[in-house]
Amino acid sequence: MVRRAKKSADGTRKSTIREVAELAGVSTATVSRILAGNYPEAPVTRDRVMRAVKELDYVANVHARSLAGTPTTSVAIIINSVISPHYAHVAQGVQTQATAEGRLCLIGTTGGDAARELAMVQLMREQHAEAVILVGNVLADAEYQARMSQYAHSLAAAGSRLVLCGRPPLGPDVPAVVVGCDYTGGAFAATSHLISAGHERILCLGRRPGYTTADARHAGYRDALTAHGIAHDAQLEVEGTFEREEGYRMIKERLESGQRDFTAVFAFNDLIAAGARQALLEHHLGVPDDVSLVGFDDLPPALDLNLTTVQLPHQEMGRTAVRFALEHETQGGAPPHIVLDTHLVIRDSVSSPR
Amino acid sequence: MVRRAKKSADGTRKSTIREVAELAGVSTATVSRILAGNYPEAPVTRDRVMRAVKELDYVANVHARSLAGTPTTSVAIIINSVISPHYAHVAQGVQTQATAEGRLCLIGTTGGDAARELAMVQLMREQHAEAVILVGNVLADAEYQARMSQYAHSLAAAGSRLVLCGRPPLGPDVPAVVVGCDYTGGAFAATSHLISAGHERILCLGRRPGYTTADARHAGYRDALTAHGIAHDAQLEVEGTFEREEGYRMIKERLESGQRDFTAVFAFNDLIAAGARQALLEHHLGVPDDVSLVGFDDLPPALDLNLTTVQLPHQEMGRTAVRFALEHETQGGAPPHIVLDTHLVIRDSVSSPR
DNA sequence: AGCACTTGTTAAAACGTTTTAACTCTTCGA
DNA sequence: TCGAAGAGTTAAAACGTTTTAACAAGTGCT
Repeated sequence: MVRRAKKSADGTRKSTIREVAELAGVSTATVSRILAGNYPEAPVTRDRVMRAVKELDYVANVHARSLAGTPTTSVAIIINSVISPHYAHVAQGVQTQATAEGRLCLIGTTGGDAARELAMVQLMREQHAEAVILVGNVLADAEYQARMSQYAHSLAAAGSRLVLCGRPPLGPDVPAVVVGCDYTGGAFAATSHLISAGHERILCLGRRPGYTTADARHAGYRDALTAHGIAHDAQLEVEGTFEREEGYRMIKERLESGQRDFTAVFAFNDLIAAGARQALLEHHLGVPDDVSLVGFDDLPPALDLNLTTVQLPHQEMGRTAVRFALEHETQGGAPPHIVLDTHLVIRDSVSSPR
Repeated sequence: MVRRAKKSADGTRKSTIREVAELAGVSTATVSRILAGNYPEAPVTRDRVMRAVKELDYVANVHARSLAGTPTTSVAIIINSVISPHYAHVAQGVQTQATAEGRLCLIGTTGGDAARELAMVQLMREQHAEAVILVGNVLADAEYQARMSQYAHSLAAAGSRLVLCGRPPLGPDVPAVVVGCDYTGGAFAATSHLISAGHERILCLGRRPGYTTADARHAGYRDALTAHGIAHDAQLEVEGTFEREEGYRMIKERLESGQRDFTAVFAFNDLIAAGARQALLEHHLGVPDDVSLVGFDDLPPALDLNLTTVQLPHQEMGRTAVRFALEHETQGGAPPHIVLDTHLVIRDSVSSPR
C-alpha cells in the first residue's frame, strides 16, 4: 500500500525517507545507506535516489535519526552573558572548534544565577549534548563543589561530559574536564612589570575573596610584591566586581576621600581599568604620566586605551575545552586538567613614578 | 517479559520511561501522562510514579519525544562572529527572549562566508529550529535575493521560519519576517548634529556601495546635507569596511596625503570611529578640539572614547526577531516587517569648528 | 557444474516517546 | 436494578530513521 504524505495544518509538507524511496523505486534501507554513503551502492541506484532527494527537497529528520542510531552531536556552552567580551571570545572558540569537529553549538546564558545554571545544565542534558561547557567566575565554596559534582555525575550518567572552563577543578574522582589559565602567573607578570618601572605603591582593583578568578589574580599580585621584597598593604587592595562602573567607583571614592597614596594601578580586568582610567582623568591624573595602569584580559577596550595588559588565550580556551571534551570521550582514564599560558602585552600605560 | 536496561560501552545507563513504569507498577502511557500533567491522575499513582522518576534520575529522551509528538522548540541564530559587539548584543537579545519563551537557543557563525551560511541554514533546518534568524550586513544583490528566497521557502516547507535581522526585505510573497532599524534616520540625526555645530566639510567613513547597512547610513548622511542646503562632495566619502583598522587606515592615508580638508568625521560605526580617532591623535589632531567625531552603534568602545554616537537597539532587535517569529507562527497573513528606532547619544566628541 | 565469494538490495526489528481507542471500575440518577 | 457518565488506566499504534540478518544475483575458481 502506498502511504501518502500527510499535510499538516499550515500546508507544510515534510518529505520522509519513505517518499524518497517510493519515488526512486527502492527500499528505505537503500536510501538511508546511500545518503550515509557507508555501503556498497550501484551507481544507477545512487543516481535515482539522489534525484528523488533533490526533487522532494528531502532532509532527514534528526530526531528520528538520533533515536535510531547515529546520535546528533552537539556541544553546549553555558555562560553568564554573551555580551561580556571574555565570554564572547570563549564562546567564539567553542563555536569554531565545535563546527570544525562537525558538531552543532548550543548556547545558554545564566546571568550569573546558579538556579538558571542548573536549569540550563538539565536542558542540555535532555538535549543529549556531548559536552556541556561551563565557563566563568564563580564562588568556589562547598556548595559549588557539591553542585558541580552533581552536574558531572548526572551528565556522565547520560553519556555526556562536563567541562569547567576557568573554574576550579573538583575532586579526581569527578568526571569533569578542566581547562584553566595561569591567572596567577599573569598577575605576577603584570605586577612585576610595574615594580620594575619603579612603583611600590600599587593599587589593585577587583579583589573579591572566594571568587576564583579574583583570588588567582590577587595571589599573583601578592607573590610579585613578596618576590621583590615589598610589603603588601591591605589598604591598597580594593574590593569590587569585574565591571567598568566598579573600576570607576573604586578610584573615584578613593580620590574623593583624599587617598592619593598610590603611583600605579593594577586592575584585575580591562573593564575595571577602563573605568579606573576615566575616574583618574576626571581628577586630572593622566595615564601614564601621573599614574601607571595595567589591566588584565587584553580585550577590546585595551587597544583603545593603549593599555598595557595581560593577554589571555580566550578563544583558545574555548577551542581546547571542546577538543578535550570530545577527545577524552573515547578514552578512559582520569579527566584531564589543562592550564594555558598568559603573556604581558606592553603598550603605553606605564611609566616610572615621578 | 521484563526488559532489562541496556548498559552501553562506557558504563552509561540512561533510564527509559519503561523502567520508570515498571518500577512504579504502571504502564508507560500513565507515566507519560503524569509527567505531562495534562490528564486526570490518581494521587496515589502520581506519587508512585514521581518516586520512581526521582529514584532513576529519569529524563525524557528529547528525540523520542519530538518524534512522537511534542516537537522540541528551539530558535537558531546565525551570525558572522560572536565576538563582534553588534552581533553579540543581538545574540544576547535572541538568547534572552528565546529562554523567556521556553525555547532553546542554537547559535552558528559563518565568518561572513555565504557558503557556510547556507550550510548553517541547512543544519538548522535539519534540527527543526522553529525560527532561523539571520543577522548582519550583506551585499543585497540579485544573488542574495535568490538565496534568501530559497532559504525562506525551504524553511517554510519544513515548518520553520526565516527571520532577517538588519537585512533588506525580500518580496511580499516570500515567507520571511524582517526586523530592521532606522539606520538612515540615525545617520541623518548624526550628520545634522555635526551640521548644527557649524560643520560643513564632514568626512564620512565606511562607504561600501551595495552593502545595505553602509548604504543606509550613507543615504542618511546625504539627506542631512541636502536638508541643510550643503552640496555633497564625493571626495569626502571614503570607502572601507566596518573595522577598527579600516577606520585607522582611512584617516591615516588621507592625512598622510595632506588632505586636511575636513572639520568633522562621521564614522559608520564605533569601531571605525575608534580607529579614526587613533589616527587623528597620531597626527596631533585632538577630538573634539581639532576635529569633531560622531560614531554609530553606541557599543563598548563608544563610552571609553567619550564618543557622540547613534544608539541602536541591538538587543531589542534580537528580542523582537524572536517574538515575531514565534508569534507570527500561529497566525497567517503576510510576514511582518518591523522597523525599530534609533537615537543620538551626545557625549563629548563634537564641538564647533574653529 | 558446483561452490564460495562479493555486490546490491530488502523486510523487519529496533530506538523511546506520545497518543488513540478501548477497557474496567465506580458512582449516580431514574 | 439498569444504564449512562466519568475517572483512571492500558495495549498498541504511531513518529521517521538506522541497522541487522537474510536473500538474490552475479563472478571467479576448481
